[in-house]
Amino acid sequence: MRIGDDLSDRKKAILRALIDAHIENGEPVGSKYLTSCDIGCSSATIRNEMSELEQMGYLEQPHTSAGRVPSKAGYRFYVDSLMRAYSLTARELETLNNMQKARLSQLDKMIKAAGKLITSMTNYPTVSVKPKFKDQTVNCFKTTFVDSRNFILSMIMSGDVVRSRYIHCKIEVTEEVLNRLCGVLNNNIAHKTSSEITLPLIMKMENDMGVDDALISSVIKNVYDVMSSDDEGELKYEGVDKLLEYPEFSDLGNLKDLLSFMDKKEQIMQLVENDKNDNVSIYIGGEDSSLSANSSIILKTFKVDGKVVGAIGVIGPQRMEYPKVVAMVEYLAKCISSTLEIPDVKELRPPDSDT
Amino acid sequence: MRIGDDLSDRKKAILRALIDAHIENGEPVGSKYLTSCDIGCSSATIRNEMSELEQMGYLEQPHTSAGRVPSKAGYRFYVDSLMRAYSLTARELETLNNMQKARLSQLDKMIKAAGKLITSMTNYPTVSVKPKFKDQTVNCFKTTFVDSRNFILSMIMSGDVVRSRYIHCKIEVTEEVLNRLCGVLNNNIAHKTSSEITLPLIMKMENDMGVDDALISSVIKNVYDVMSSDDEGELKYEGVDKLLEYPEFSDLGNLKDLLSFMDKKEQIMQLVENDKNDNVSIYIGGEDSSLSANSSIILKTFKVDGKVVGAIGVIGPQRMEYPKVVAMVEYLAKCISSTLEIPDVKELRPPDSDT
DNA sequence: TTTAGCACTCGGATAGCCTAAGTGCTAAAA
DNA sequence: TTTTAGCACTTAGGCTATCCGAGTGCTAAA
Repeated sequence: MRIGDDLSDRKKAILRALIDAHIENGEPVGSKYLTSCDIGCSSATIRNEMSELEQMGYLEQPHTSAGRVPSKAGYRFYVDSLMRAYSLTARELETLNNMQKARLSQLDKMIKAAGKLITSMTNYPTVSVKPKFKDQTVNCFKTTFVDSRNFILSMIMSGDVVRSRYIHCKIEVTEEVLNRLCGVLNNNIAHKTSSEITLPLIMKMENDMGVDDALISSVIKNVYDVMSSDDEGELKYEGVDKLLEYPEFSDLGNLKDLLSFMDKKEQIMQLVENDKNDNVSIYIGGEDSSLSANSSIILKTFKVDGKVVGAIGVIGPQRMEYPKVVAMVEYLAKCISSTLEIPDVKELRPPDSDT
Repeated sequence: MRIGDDLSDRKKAILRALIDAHIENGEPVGSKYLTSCDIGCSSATIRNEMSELEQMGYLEQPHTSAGRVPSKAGYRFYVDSLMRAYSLTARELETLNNMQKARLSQLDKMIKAAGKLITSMTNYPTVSVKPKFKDQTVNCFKTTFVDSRNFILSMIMSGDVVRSRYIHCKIEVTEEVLNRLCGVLNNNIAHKTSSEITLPLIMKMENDMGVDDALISSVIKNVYDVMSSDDEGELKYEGVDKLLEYPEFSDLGNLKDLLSFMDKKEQIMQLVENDKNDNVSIYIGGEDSSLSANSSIILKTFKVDGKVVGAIGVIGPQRMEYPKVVAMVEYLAKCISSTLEIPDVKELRPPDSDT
């Protein structure tokens, strides 16, 4: 049985109205207020229903004579089945469409731009992510002769991402030597993950290179560097200061919890990498482990060939304006995704840089 | 006359002791406490001196019957001439030396590692920066043939940083065509800044390429992209949550000020880029415009060929443990700089990535 | 010139009181 | 059987009054 299936329509209406109201003003909601919400019954009835909803775990009472507040389960049910889709206003759409300007540029810039935009439009902080690529392989090596002491090693990774290194040699090299080097690399370690590059393999390559075996070690170091560039991906926040505008974070404890969580970049990266959802995901703090209670994250990942290559998201108090935020994130994500799908001149960028 | 020259030795001693004490516990310091600080006179005398120091602008009084607190000018004089050098303990040195492990890796990783380290050792947030490169030029173009529809364009920038793009062509290309393309690019736009690449120049290049003129436009787009990659540099914070451990930031107004400042990345980038100081710089909030009052920044930049290529810094309350933080930043900066100076295989990374 | 003593000031903590909001329960009404 | 009205009860938060301590400035003596 799905969560919330045990609720009567009236209970659902009450729950929805209550959560909407709580999101609006952040304070516990009482039965009296709810009578003005088209439920169609008196405060006493609503009290009874609320009391039951509390027993069922959808509501909580901060203290005896306060109104009710949604519990994690309440929020969960709300975002899963209760909330009404928010339809963007013409004005909002226009703003969002300016985003298209960034279309010309690369994924990470678009993600960044999207983050800024959402922050300014929703007043919640955003997070933009480009996750680390694990177990990358080099599909093809290319060398380019510069002069007798220098050459460029270009590595074509999966997804036609190119990573290059400018390599300065201690010995003199010729184009012929470089071509041999290139062949050796392609024959031995193309399509291999870093853990498959073993010492015997390296020895074999040095052997293959003959007198120029000294090249291998300095090249291998660079290859390894590029492959295992676990470069944490990029994770950026925009508008963290907005958090302070929400009363739940004037409690320094709560604030610290959330900031600490945000500081643990690996955790968020994991969240992103494990997000198999094709739609917008909503994480509610305290529901599952890591995320700090009192806060929620709305996240949309971008995938290329089924692999997560980035994400944008919104971090805010648990009483976020889910419908609106979801609508915006969805819209921008669609814009970004569409540019990902039709690469003419390929422009995917690796998560980090080269030399 | 330099700031602080008008102070007697006793005044200096009092000022130093007062600031040390204030940094320690964050509360206004009274005359009575200072008698225990080896000043060698009674609280009454100290009171008189403090009164004068206040008139001179080095101290402030939050209210009539509180102790004194250093003013901006007080802090400025303190960090400039008063504070005692902090000598790192053996234990601290050991921890810092672990840093050397990162030596193998690249600048940005070292910077990041240094940030983490300082945060954990000082309990202040750190900021790590790689500024944007402005007005980059491509010193040399290289093309690498992949197949009849694809090639790699490698651009060697100043500092032997290589940036590559995997380019997919709409027309078929041969190695010969690519070589011509390469020549055209090198003849016309090597060593030029993006603003020097004018439309007539592009027309000329298209002309030079003859029948393959279609290549130019798609290549130019990539070149422009790389050159003007104003990619904001990377600016990352570590341990922002630590701020909350300092009482000055339990005032939400102060906290918001600082967080807003931290959010305005351009401002900090400017600070970094304009930092001509070869030593550690100390910025005291409220002293000069941008930085939020109540906070200070300690910053050390890294330069290559006189150009700022990165920085690490510490952000904290104005009553920071300057001597200790300065010592640590200085030490780590030295470690990082030393690896910057002896590049064997060149490994400088561009501020961002390639395709 | 320094010190001791003393009256004065003011912020912060504590306690007590009151109010408003909201609840649960019971009994009447539909 | 379900809904409503009424009422007693609970409790957080705001308000005021009060007290205490820390620290000052001033004056007079050393």
